[in-house]
Amino acid sequence: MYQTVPDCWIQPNWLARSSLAVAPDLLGCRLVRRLPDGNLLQGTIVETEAYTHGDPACHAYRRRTVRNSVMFGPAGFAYVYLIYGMYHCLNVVTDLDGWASAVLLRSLQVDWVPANFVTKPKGTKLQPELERLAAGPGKLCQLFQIDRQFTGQPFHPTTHLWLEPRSPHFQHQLNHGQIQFVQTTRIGLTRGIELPWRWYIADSPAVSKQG
DNA sequence: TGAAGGATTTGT
DNA sequence: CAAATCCTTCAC
Repeated sequence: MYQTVPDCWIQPNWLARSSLAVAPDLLGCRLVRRLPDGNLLQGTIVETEAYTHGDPACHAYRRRTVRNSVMFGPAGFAYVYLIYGMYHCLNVVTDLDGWASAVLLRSLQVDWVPANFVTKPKGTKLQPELERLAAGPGKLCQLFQIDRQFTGQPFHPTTHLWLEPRSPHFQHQLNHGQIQFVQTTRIGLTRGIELPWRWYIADSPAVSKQG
């Protein structure tokens, strides 16, 4: 794909809005990762969740701590946490400086991976596997090799992790009703379960469970 | 200093 | 439905 530098990437000011607005707006955008070996990995964002100030499910709900402090800062930075001692989850910090909020990237649709990147059993097709490769926040970080070291890093080509806007084709299809978004409740929570702050692209095979 | 629990995933 | 697994937070 890219041999050099991308033309365009999402800037902090675009993310400096309510996470409830940014979460659906990120659907259709692309997450791009330059791996340590130079390979480029990218996927279309198909599922997001918003977390914000006053939200009992938000990691920043109680107080500012060492772990959640990046969420209190300005938009455009990554917040990555370890969940259940074994998986990482990637968030995009949103909203204004001082207002703790973020968008969890739950699932990507990956269309392509570097050759020999995925070990697949003999006789199976790569395509169906690809669709589920980043279907879930833990799997997404596993595939993209993202861990807590990215916390506090800006989404920018120089950090080897960045966001790109929707393609004109995607926006056109969305405008014409050929792509639809679903808004519903978030997954896996014990608090704030009633808040409809999860969005996903209807009929996307890459959406995590319950899609 | 210790214990409880979690924005997950996978397999039984 | 339960296990894997470890970091964070809060209570004592």
